[in-house]
Amino acid sequence: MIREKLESYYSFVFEKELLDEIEQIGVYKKLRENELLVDLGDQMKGVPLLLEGAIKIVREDKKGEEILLYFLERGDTCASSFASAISNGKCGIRAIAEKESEIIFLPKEKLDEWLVKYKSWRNFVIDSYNVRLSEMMETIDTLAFMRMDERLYKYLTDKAQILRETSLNTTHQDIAYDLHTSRVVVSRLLKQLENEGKIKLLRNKIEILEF
Amino acid sequence: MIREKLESYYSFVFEKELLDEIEQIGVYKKLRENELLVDLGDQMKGVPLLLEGAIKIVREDKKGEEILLYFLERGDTCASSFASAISNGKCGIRAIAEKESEIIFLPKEKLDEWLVKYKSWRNFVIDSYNVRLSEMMETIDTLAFMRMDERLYKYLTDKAQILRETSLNTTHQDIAYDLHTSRVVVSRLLKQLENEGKIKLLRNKIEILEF
DNA sequence: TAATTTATGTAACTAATGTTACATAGTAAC
DNA sequence: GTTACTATGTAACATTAGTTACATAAATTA
Repeated sequence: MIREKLESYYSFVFEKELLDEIEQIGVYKKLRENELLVDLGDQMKGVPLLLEGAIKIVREDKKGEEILLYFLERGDTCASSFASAISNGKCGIRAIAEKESEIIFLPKEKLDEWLVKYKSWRNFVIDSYNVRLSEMMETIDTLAFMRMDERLYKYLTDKAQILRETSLNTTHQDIAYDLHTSRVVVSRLLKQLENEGKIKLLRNKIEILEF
Repeated sequence: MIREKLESYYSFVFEKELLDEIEQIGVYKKLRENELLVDLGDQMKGVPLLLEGAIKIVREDKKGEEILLYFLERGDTCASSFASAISNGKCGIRAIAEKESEIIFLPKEKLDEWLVKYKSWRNFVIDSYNVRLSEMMETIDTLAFMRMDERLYKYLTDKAQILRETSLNTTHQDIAYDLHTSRVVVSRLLKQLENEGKIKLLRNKIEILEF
């Protein structure tokens, strides 16, 4: 079962020998919706490979204010964990399963060894860093160049795409946390989007009518 | 001369054999102040190692709006270049020498080879990515959690530290570009900082009185 | 030195975002 | 069913940031 999922998402990424090693050594774990995978300040003992589901990566500053950084999808790994695992440093982010997810946890001892042994692993690691860097760039673009109404609409459509659904089960307050604004502002702008015919508002639910 | 600088900043980072290779293969280049090192959409043929000086990394979106991401100092390399060089992709940033700087340019052919051959190179690359990720995090924190007056003061003190000077030769308009706001806003907030006794304003110059 | 360009200062106004306060409507708990 | 809680809607106001417009001063050029 695990081998199947590994094969289906990673067989074009990793060479066969590496897939074998991962299957042998990796620890499979299932995450419930909203389960905390990594918390702020955690010292990672390895990195998670995402087999299925979606993970939300959130940044939090000292004052406890938070903001959504990006989502991980299957095939992704958490570059911050990699950083933390390799350097024995703390992790500056929080990772929460956005829906039921499956991961394979790779122990940090192997991370460097594999860099030498497998070209596919080197590519994967470098690639993951690059993808993460560009996600961060996109987040920065969003923060620096977009107004809150645009950010909100982008948030809704992005999230719907990640979850592969056209309606989201969420509250205005939750959205406010992710965008680092207030519930009142979110309600106001959501209503505006509804009036523009882009979404439909229900209790605990938002239907997206236009992508 | 080059060997000296390489030794002085990188001898604890790279093993001797790698230093030898870098000296042999790397292309030394001197950058004038404000010289463009990397432009948006460039396809990098290698990565620069910064020996001396300071490089400003700027993000620009499609509409030509820009914002400062961070500065590189000696000992740093440009992770975005690495990304671009390895993957043959385009570079999403612009890099400009903030003052006269010296770099060694490493051709991309060697980048992967060295990952296999030298543990110190693997560490350096991973480390560079990690440092860049945390710089990006800091930029995100700044954008998401700070008001413009705080961002401005942080900008001034950060830049002074990077340049190792207590006064900056710059105009209000230049600052406005870096912070992605308008000149009038910058002038207003600078005046406020001056009234608080934190800085002193002169033509083309800002003295920082309080760090 | 006069003319022009560049940099700064500031007022007045607009727009965007954040805050406080309260009303109402579902939903869950008792 | 009554009560309590949670989510949403909205008005009124405060603050922050962005814009337009113009004045003045310093530096550069003719």
